[in-house]
Amino acid sequence: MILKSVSIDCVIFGFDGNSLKVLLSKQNPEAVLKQLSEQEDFNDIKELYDDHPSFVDPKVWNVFGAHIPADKDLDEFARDLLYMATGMNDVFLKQFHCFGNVDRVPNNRVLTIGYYALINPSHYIIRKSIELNDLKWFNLNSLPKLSFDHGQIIKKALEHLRHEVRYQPIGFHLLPDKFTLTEFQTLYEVILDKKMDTRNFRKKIAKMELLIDSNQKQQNVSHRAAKLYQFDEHIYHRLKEEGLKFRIE
Amino acid sequence: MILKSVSIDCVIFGFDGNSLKVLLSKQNPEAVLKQLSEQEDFNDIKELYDDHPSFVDPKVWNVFGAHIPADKDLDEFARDLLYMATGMNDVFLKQFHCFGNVDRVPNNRVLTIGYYALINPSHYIIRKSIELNDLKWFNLNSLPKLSFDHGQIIKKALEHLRHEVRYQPIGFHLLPDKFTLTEFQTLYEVILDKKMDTRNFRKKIAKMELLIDSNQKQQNVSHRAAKLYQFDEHIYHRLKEEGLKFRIE
DNA sequence: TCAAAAGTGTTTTGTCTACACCCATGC
DNA sequence: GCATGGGTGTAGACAAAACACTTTTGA
Repeated sequence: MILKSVSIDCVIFGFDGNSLKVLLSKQNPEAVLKQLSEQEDFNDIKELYDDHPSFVDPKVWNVFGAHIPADKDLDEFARDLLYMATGMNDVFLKQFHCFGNVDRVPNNRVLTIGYYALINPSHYIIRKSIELNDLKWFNLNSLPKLSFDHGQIIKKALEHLRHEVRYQPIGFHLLPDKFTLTEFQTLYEVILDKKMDTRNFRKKIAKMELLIDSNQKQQNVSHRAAKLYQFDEHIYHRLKEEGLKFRIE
Repeated sequence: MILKSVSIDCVIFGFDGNSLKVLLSKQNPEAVLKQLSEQEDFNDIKELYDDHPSFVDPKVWNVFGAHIPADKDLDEFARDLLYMATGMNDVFLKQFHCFGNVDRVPNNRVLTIGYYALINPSHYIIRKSIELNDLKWFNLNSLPKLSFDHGQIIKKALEHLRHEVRYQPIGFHLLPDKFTLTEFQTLYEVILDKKMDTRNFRKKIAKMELLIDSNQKQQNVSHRAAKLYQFDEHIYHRLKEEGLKFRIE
């Protein structure tokens, strides 16, 4: 049993070192319908898919989403979705907004609860399941044709990310375990869309005492190798209790 | 037609000059059922009310909430709810979180989308409708017995308010049209639960150039009368375009 | 004239900004 | 030895924090 009038959409952000991307999918209508037809309430729910843009127009891409099973907690199901899409657990995932205009889905009344996830693409395992025809990272300034209000959902997710990243140290989730300060700065420059001063940025980070020096350096780079740092959850939690003043802007 | 599996709950905050309060209601089961029975899908929806705590236990209070009609936009219906509760339009209203654990409502799967509203109790007109047995402001540190997860909903609304109020000039919505700087400061002290220095606070506010001097003073106070200020939406919007740097903490 | 709250300035401390050069490494 | 990005310090401007007394008003 699923809830016909509520779905979850999960905007998956990734950072490849240069730009912020979003992971989108194309569904395979036959496979989706086949899978759904195994459910007892198939007759009830199939109408939800009749007019689905991505079943009608093969050019249309989607944010990962699905209707919520009646027996799944919201956050739990968002995690399941994310696992289906990326094969990853332990991902930063955050609910950001519920979209509920009457006309957001033609012919059906469906609210959708938006989550965004931050993942590091290098951890990411392609899990192109049978229900998906395609799965691809898109640059945020060159998005393809999208289903329903998925464009708005992505836009709003990005706004939330932009806000959140300034006050909470969540940017780390987009980076590899070990990263250089330049990568870290580039990430912030990309998300906040502004250039920052290297010296000032580093001073700020240093003062927070949020990173640990891994005592390693980059390998195989044709220039001076940069130190690799790690973000440590323990340090973060300790600082949080002491009233962490994290702010980058 | 209503959506059986989704409701809205609207946490209404008010400030009386001394403390932050929340407006709660007690429902009148007979009147609610009578009103519902006029709807075509009554048989479908009455089960939603069978075990409602406030129908079973007369001591239980509620955040204002209702199931969403199929033909109402989410934000629009949140406004309707607020109007039903307070008789006010033009109220600051913000969606903050969707609560969706399986067990949040016993025997039914109901998600609820949380909104919070900021109102100035002096504008507030009691509209104790027939469906309500009682309607009352409660102090946040002495809440009564509440339905379902309404305690958590209020707590989370308060967290969001606390965050929001620091970066956006929304505190004004809790004050009368004309207010003194002391009232303004007290409001922030109450919401953020910390004492602030009067001189520094006033300097900060003055620098923002967000308030206009109404050229009026308090009347009938047994001490030096304070100047009354106004918050002006126009100024706010102009400053916002210029990149308003509002921060109080 | 007293009580009660309004209103105001200065100093110190810390944070933010702007800015330019040397360092290490691979080719 | 050169190209490439890594890494560092200082001075000036600005904002935040700490702190105490005078003013106005009504009773």
